Amino acid sequence: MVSFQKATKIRVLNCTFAAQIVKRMSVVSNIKSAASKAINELYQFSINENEITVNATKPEFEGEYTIVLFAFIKQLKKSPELLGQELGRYLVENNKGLFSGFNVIKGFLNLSVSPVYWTGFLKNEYQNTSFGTSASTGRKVMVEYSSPNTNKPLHLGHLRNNFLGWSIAEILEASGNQVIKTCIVNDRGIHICKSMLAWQRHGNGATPESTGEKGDHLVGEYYVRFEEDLKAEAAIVLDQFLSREFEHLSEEEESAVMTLLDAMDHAVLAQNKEKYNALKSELNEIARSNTPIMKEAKQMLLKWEQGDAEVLELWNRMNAWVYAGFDETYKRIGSDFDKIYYESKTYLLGKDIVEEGLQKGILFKKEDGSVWIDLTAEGLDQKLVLRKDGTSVYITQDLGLAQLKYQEYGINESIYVVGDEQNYHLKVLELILQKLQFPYANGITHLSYGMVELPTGKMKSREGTVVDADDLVDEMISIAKEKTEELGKVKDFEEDELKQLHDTIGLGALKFFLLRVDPKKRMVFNPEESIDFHGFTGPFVQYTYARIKSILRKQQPKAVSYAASLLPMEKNILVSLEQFPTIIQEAGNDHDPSKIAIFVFNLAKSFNSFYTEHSVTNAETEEKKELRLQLAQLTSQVIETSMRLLGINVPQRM
RNA sequence: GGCCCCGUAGUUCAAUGGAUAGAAUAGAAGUUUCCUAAACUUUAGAUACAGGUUCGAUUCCUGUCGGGGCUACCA
Repeated sequence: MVSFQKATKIRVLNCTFAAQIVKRMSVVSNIKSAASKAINELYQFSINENEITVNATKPEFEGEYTIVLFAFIKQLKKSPELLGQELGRYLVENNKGLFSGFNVIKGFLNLSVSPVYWTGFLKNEYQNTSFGTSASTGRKVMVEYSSPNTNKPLHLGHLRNNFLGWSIAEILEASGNQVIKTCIVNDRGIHICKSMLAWQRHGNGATPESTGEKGDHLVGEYYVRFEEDLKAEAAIVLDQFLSREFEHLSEEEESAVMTLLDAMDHAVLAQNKEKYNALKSELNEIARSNTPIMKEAKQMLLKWEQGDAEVLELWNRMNAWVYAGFDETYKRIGSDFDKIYYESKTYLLGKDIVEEGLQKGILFKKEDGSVWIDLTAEGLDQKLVLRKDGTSVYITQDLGLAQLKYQEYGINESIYVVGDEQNYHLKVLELILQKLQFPYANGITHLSYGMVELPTGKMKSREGTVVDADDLVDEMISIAKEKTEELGKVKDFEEDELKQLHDTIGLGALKFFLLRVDPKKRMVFNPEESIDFHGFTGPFVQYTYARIKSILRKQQPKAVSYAASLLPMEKNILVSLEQFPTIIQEAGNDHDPSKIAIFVFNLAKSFNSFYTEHSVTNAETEEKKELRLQLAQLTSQVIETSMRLLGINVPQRM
């Protein structure tokens, strides 16, 4: 129940909020509200504003926005043509400042927005450096992204994650949220023990200093080295299995191996090669976990958990190398965090939540003591949340961390930027928290993104087809350098200016490429084509910005008045610019930076077409010049803000 | 086997159930005494297939075919 006092408070809040909206309402909302009012007054028919479809008018027709009439013709018992005429006439007559004309084609009412409206908008906003962004709403959002493992360097997939996470955090902040950027560093576990073990075996005391190698790369090399050793040892064990020699196998495993071997014999007799290979790879998995090296790695993990001084010392040392490497990469690509969680400190969390779940009867204990949740009613399976020995699994820690985040920050929303291969896992996390009725459960959102693939298919570390993040960034920057030198437009730049420009362009190209696609979708990264600086790319937008800046260095708007008359190309740009605040809101709501990338590209394209055709500084009249200077200024501002929201810098010259 | 996602120009991507499905790139043809040609202009080219719902379907539903992911007492 909402108390009276609370209800009143909410109403007051709504009023002031509404007042702000009216003040800065978009053209589209204005049109919807005017249309709803008109239909009400013309036909005494009440229609909700958000039931009215307003689209951008197709370029071949007169007007900027179009009301789709089909939806109401039944209820209003009018032909589309008649309804369009009546509604159009009424709208134009009763909203003089908004509409200047209309036409009806089939069921579409095309509306021309008055030039005065557009120029009024421009005059209001061209000096507004925060145009598009919203005032704080007091809402708190946490964005978890990046979350690396400390056993190997970052690769292309991590880049998509980092760029997405950083960008969505910026976008949410621009749309009025208080944002906390975070990551969970997976700094413990079997993966890092593998690197440690291989280093002990083969490292000969190698360090980043002694080898001159970046720390994360050095550690990654030993991870690969471990895999090589493991593969060799697994082959031997597998051969033993195939000749039916089983040493050191538990009874359970031995019988599993026997069963597999029998099944394989059957597959051979049946000449079913596919089945045989599947069984063999299953057998190989058992072989892998029974290699001496794997056993040693598991032993090391146990020692780590027991706090063995020697293991901890090595663990600290190698992790420190990795962090130094990561810091360098993060600094370069512009990732940062307000709060870093370490798995080594949080991996024991969540057990009390499991206990609470048991008491509430949400979770249940099996005979062997393991704890589960039954999600079959939700279309999922039964899911383990605590091992029979009482130790945590992945989801246990995540339950604990989710709670910790809420306790520490009191967040309204908690976004996880995690690849779509973990959709199931995140769904389970959300469901468990919901079933436990934790107050933060509904604020859990998974920003699920698709894998980055190569033209040759999926990246596979075992096959060495992984694109390393540092290498890729290096390559992008060096191509930016080559291209810049080739064009020779900035020969007067100082060395550090040049370096900065190459970084701006190279990273701009890379970030834009990875952010211009809907995050949910898988994407293909073609190393050759992606390095294009033409067309739908970061450098294209940066170049437009640099050229506008070049104009503004010659002349600045002087705030003199001008008549409200617009060329089609001028109007196109204004129509785009006016949509910017709406685009930011949409990108924030949908957790989708690609909306910004598409928008800013289209804006840049409109401006390029415009100023190829019309001169700004040599405009036909002084009035035109002022209008165009203001237009140029606001366009450059919106490009700059858009690119900032994508994590991309813009150069004054290039 | 079960669950989930995806099939759009040669290629990489767009399109709150709305008009003749948009871009970019590759292809063809052009533009520079004029604010940066990393630009601009013109041109050709696509909804996997079969049904259904609808005034209207790339979008929603069903099936077929094709691709991917998840389905660990791993993280």
